[in-house]
Amino acid sequence: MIFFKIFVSISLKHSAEASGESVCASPPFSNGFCTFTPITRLSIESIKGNEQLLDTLGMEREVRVRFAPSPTGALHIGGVRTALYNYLFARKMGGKMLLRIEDTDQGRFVPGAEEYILESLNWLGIHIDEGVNVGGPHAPYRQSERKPMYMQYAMQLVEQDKAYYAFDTPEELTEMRKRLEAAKVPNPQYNSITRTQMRNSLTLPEDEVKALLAAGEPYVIRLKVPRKEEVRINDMIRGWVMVHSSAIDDKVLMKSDGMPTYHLANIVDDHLMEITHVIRGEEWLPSAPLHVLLYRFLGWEETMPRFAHLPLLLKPDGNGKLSKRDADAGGFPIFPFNWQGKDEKGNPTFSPGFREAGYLPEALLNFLAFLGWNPGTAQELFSMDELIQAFSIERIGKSGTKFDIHKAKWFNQQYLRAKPDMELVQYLNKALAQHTIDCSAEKALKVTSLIKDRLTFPTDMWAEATLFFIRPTEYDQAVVSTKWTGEAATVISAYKDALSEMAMLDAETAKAALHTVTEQKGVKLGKVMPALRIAVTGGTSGPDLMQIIEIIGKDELISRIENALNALSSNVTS
RNA sequence: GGUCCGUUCGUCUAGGGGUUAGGACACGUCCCUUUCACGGAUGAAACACGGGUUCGAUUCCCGUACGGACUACCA
Repeated sequence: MIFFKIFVSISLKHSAEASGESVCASPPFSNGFCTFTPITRLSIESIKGNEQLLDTLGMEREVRVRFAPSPTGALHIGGVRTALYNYLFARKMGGKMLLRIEDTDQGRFVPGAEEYILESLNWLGIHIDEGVNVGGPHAPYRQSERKPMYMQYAMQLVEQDKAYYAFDTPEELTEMRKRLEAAKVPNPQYNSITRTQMRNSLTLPEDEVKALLAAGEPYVIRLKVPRKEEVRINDMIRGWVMVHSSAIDDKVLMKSDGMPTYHLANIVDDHLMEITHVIRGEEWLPSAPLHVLLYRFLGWEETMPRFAHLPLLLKPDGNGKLSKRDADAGGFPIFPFNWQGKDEKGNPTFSPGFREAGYLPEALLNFLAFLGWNPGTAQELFSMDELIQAFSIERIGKSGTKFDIHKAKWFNQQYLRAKPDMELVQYLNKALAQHTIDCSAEKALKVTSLIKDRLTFPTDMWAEATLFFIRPTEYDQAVVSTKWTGEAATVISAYKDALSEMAMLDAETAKAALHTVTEQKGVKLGKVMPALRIAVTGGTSGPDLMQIIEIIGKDELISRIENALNALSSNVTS
């Protein structure tokens, strides 16, 4: 129990500021100070089961996290969420957020993708402390520009017999896989067994290897994964995950084009950039043990970052990872803003974005934060600052999350409505300008406050406001046929006459006048109101009719009534 | 197929050995509004299954089922 209290006090100190205090793995714990004990394999073993303590040890260093996308196209919404969680964690812990571009696959590089990523993060208010756009002590932050750095680490592994050269051609590799499949080998892969039958520096005589290298024969460098070893990783979200090394294949570390693969580049860069926490998608969990092995072989296990593998974003219905296809089918965006891409055949494609669809960045952010995380309280609306305050990796869920656009819309509506009228009116002014309609600032503001509760997107504004600015030319037939009675027409006609004699017309006087007319004619108000709404707006829904009348004014009202009387005279039902 | 991960209302989730299993979105009904929307109230709606441990399991353990990810010289 004492143990836990100690942990709590330490973690509070650390979240408040970088206290500079060190923490050791074992009691006695004297007056809040002791020297840092490096985490060795042995100490990890002895600590196993006590994640809290490991967390404490991890806090020795300033928290540094990174978002490391590949510039292969528009930034997927799942990637945005990963970036968000990294950012929230960094800010919460008073640490740094880095942006690294993982462009080691030249074949999949897409021009403009990096700019897209940058603009997306910028739009959402996810600020980078170090990275391609802002620079920093570990520049460059683009892996293609770091190319010369990786080979030495691969060579270090080769020299220490942790990795080896492989000269197999793609054809030889497929043949090997076919052979293994035919032989019904349960786990066909390039591994500790099969490597003995392939063309590599483990099977070939040393002279021949040297000759091949000297001749410039293409080769890759593969990791020499141990045959029998239990590799374990303590994931911050999933706890201990153990994988037997026989399930891991001899992954390619350096490709024949001289570029590192993700696995090598990632570990080298995370180490060099002093990353303390790797927060990434669950699709990386299967290769996490491989990464642990790499840290160990490179001699970096003591400063290995902590891992947190995020649950995946799933299709709204059915099963599987959320894809662009699902978004298209569901009629919602999946990218932050519009993207002009190309399909496999090189034909131009268009993908709609949340921004253009009218989603507010703060609403999208709030929605995304709740996809897999929750604060454990009833509060749902969070500003970025509040998210930072409330965020913790412990409260991230384990299971995949279906993407429900309804909830995103709800968040948008909440944020839109919370905006002051003065700000919202800008959307209306824009629409008015587009339709070349002159309107006083006062009227625009009145209209805005009247319709703001009816909006989900700023683009709804014009649809809701049209009736204030454009006279109806068509009338909802379904309602006309039932509500536009001769009786109603008579009353409305009389109402028009009464109106023309009035000097002042506001919601109250308009209503009083209508009451007077209906009483004179002996007709109930309910018989007239629907018809009057049709005459004034052409439809059946909208804000309070008397408020509408006040805004459009007497002259416009009379014109509209006259138009309706003329247009609908032949439609009178009895 | 193999490895790993997961499973509470339709969806996002809270909770956790004894609860009327809570909230939000969506949906239904009612109220407000002589309309619609907003708002308010209310309803329907969930612990995947089978064993075990236990006085008691949705909660812990083991299986099964189902779902997902991974299984490239992609990341």
